[in-house]
Amino acid sequence: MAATRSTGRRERLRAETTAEIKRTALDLMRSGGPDAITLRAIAREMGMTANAIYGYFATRDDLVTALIADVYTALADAVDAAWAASGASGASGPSSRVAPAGRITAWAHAFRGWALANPEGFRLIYGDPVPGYRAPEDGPAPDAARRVCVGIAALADAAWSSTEPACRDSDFGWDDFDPGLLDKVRPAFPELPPAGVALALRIWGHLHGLVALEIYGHLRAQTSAPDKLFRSELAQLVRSLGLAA
Amino acid sequence: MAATRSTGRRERLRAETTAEIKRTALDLMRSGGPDAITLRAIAREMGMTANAIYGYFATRDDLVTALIADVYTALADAVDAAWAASGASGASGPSSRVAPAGRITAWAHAFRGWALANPEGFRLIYGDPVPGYRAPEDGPAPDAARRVCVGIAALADAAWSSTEPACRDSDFGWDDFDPGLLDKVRPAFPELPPAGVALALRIWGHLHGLVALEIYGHLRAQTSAPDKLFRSELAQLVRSLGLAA
DNA sequence: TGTACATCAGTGAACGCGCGTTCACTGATGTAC
DNA sequence: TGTACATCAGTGAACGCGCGTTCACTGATGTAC
Repeated sequence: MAATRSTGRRERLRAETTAEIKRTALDLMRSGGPDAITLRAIAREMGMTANAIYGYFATRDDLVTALIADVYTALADAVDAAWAASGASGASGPSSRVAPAGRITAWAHAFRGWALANPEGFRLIYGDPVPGYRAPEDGPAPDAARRVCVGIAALADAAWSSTEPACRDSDFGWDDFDPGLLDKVRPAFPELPPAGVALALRIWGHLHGLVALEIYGHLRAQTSAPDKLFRSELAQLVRSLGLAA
Repeated sequence: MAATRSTGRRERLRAETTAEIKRTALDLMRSGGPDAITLRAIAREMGMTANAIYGYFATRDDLVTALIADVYTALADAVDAAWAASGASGASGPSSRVAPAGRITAWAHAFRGWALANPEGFRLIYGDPVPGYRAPEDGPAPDAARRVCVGIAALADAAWSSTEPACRDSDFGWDDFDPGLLDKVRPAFPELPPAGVALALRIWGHLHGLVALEIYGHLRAQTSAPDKLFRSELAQLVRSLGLAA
């Protein structure tokens, strides 16, 4: 008992320190940009020596990889939760019966909300890479990336049958998509045709673009009400798909 | 005569070296990201010593500022040229009679084309800043920024009277915009109401977002035909504004 | 319960590196008489 | 046209800095008998 409890404590302390290192790294990035993530700066901030971090991460790149995985997972959790909640509140039946406009809106607001609350995380995932960082071969967060990807496809899938006809014909074929994308999307939504996947990409492009603009401060220079703009864009998107709000 | 010609040569050499420094800096950024812009790397590439550059730029930040100004101007030139050409080819009368859908399409393709041809320039202007770079107080390229801004407003202004009614009512008021933005837009288009400026922002958000996604490689992982996606998005945008293509 | 040993988080000094920037200089190019 | 001087692009050595990473170590915490 005592032995296990003691071991547990060591492990707990270790986990806490690991978490603090990551938190400090993100804090530094928030105030100083991606190039502020240095082992020495993190250690300085935590009152340690730089090489103490080597007890937790073999290398600086390993730390960045862990950071990206964490952040990506948090994003996936946020948007998945919004999807689930929009399904629950809409109707009690299966998800395909829930009003797709509401799902898109909920997902979009969750995405934007997460990005605004974690701008450094957004930059870490979608912006310029950390200087000198080399991602491991299979990418740092394959599962979270898959979840976000499938989440967007789910929006398109839910909306597909209700969209107005003009949205449904596109010149996209299966071979216009990345095989990796199809590996993620097709098993989850076997009924969705190429034009449906193209629709997912359009929704994604729309939302990501708008949020990126805001996170990088290019909207702040132009409007003091970016949330109005976002709502307005979103309404137009839903409307252009022919979905009732 | 001989004297002036000689002086001219010195000046020409100087201008050429200045241009080569900038070109080399952009080349480095293209291959190594924003953090590859270092005086030593540029000098190395040019076969000079690093401090030779101090003969041309007082400081590294001055160089970056000049770089941004150049690049921004090139972008402004590209989209302004597309605007002018779309006006000339559309009809022979005043620009307000030219089909606005064509103008938006032309502008958008010019913007995307420039960005794809100069991805490092796009990142320099719209992406994460160069590590450690501090922009001068009034921004590095006020005039070019103004031109791009007015260009987008011109698209909205040209489209305004033809848009479908739903586009014309928005909850934006004059006080929702940045004063700097209004200073640029209002003198050029005194007739454009707040909802028209909001429309300009929507168009801008749409196009910028899509192009940023492509430049940063987030589209490449999903489709092998990003130009199809762009065309399709553009068609939907024009359609959602109620403009005939 | 007490003692001997193993584990392991963190230290402190050092390495080699690339950076921006300064300094005193050299040598070629252009200028004035 | 020839000579004395000014200009000025570029050199080479040096500065102080922060970085990632390595090394041999210390001292506290946990383990086994």
